[in-house]
Amino acid sequence: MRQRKTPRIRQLEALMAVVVNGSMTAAAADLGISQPAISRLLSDLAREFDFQLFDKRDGQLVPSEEVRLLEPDVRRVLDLMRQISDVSADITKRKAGHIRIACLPGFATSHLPRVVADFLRDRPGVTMTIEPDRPERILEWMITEQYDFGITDGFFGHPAVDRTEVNMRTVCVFPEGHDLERLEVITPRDLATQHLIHTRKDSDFYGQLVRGFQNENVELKSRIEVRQFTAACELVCNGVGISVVSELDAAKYAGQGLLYRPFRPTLSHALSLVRPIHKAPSLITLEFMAHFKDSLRPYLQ
Amino acid sequence: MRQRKTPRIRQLEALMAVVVNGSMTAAAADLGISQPAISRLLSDLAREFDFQLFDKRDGQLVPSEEVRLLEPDVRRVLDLMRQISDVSADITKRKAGHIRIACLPGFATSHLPRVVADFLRDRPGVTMTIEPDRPERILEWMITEQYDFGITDGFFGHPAVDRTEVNMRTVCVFPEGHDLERLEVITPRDLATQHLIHTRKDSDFYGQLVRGFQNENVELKSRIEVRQFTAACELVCNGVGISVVSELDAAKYAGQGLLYRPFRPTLSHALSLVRPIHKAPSLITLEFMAHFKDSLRPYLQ
DNA sequence: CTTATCCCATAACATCATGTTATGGCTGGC
DNA sequence: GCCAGCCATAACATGATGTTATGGGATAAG
Repeated sequence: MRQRKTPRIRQLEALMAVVVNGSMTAAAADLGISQPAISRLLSDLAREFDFQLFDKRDGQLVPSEEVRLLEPDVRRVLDLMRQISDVSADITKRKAGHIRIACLPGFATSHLPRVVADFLRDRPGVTMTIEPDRPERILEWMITEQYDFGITDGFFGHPAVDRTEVNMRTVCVFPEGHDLERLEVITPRDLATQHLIHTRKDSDFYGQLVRGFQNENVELKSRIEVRQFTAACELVCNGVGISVVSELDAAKYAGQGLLYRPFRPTLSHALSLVRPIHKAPSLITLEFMAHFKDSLRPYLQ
Repeated sequence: MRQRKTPRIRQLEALMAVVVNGSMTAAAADLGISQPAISRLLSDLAREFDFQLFDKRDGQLVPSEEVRLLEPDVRRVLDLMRQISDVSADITKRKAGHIRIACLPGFATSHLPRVVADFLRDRPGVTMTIEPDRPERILEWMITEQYDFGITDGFFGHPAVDRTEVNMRTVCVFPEGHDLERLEVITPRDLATQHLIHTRKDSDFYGQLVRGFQNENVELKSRIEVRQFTAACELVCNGVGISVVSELDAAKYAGQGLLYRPFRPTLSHALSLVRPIHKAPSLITLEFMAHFKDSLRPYLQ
């Protein structure tokens, strides 16, 4: 048996227009085409369906039983077609899509939420997945292409990962009311008597910090080792000690019992913005990445 | 702003074929068309959507983020189109539709269920509404076109109602073991001493019965007046009396404590098969009406 | 009864959508 | 470097869908 032809969308549109308008002439005006066009679309459809589409009653065309039976499905198809075209338009206007982000835990709770909220405000069709984890996992997710975009640090490259490094400004943070408050700029010498809260001793950033102290012949009095700048800030707030952290994190805690000043020598904290290199990013992902980089601008070195 | 064009079904089919097959060449084979046809359908679609549809990975075409976002809707549309064409095919094969039937209460419980069951057996897409009520209501429903088909009696026509009259054979019914069992044919004279159960005294059928008795100078000993033949049969089964009813009803009760014989003179019980005259019947309604008339054939006068 | 009006159907034609075949370019594996 | 496989493009045929012109049938008014 020969392939059964499915009706054409245009025929279904004409059908519904006549159902709604009760006459072919009105339906034609409704669709903005000529009356003979409707007439033929429907006579073709009736021939393909092989049953009558309308009955004539007092000069009105009323849908036949058969058409009434098909009507719900036809409406659904036309609705869905409109929806597809709406969503596709939203996609090109960067207002629809899904973005999967992997980031350091510190970002998930401090900077990122504000950036995301701002980004989503006028993009109602966009959805996101945000997954905070350790740098090694973030790297893995990029390689396996399970996420679209990653925010990490202490990362030195991988052939399957595209990386943009941004150097963040760092500052010295101390509790409100502390003596350091009177200084404009803080140097290792100013911290000679202070207990320091710092990142892991095997981290690049700690290495820079130590060298800065050594150059001025100041001993670095280590007190607490943490993994995240946000944790350091929390401890500083609670008066446990002093720390040097990214200004991004410091700014978040400023006014919550913590103050900060520039630190010299300049230490660079490198943040890596990564994504799978072999996977073409969606338009909306590209746009979010640009948006995110913009959000870092005030804190760049 | 110019009218946004909805994509064409063919483009969506091509899109899904490539998503499924991972290559345009395979998709073309799948759809039974040439590779350049697919190629152009998709390049057109990509231009209309204004974003990339596929990424190339190890020689495979994998759907872009954007396509993945649209995929569920596209699948639904294609499914619905297939369903519309399936249902329309079922309609022409008289295997889909809805029929609203109004009938006398007696029919709803005795003859009709078997006919309907038989009719629906190999028409899985067909649904029915069966509404039993008094003849006046059935007439009203036909006039207001709320039902497609009606089964009634004692009806003499109305300009808005198309009517086919069928004359049903009538028989005399009596309990098993009754003396009448020995007769081949029963006449009023045989019923001279019997109490009769009969329809309402203002009914045409009762009038015929009375005339039959008068012609043979036999007194008709009325015992119970009922509205329906089925009620008469029930009473006869319970030994309350004798009755003359349509063979259609008698046959239903035969073997349930009731027997029947032909009655002379012949009385005609007219059944009216009606439908709204101004409303074009659906194909499936026409087919059911034919089926129903067939079912009456064994009991026609 | 005749006429005017309205609505639909048909015909003839233009244009776009969708198929074909022919062909050439790119890429990865040998 | 060459071949095989796959996609893109060109040139063309045909079907789908629009147009205008026109005619026929029903209905209401004269």
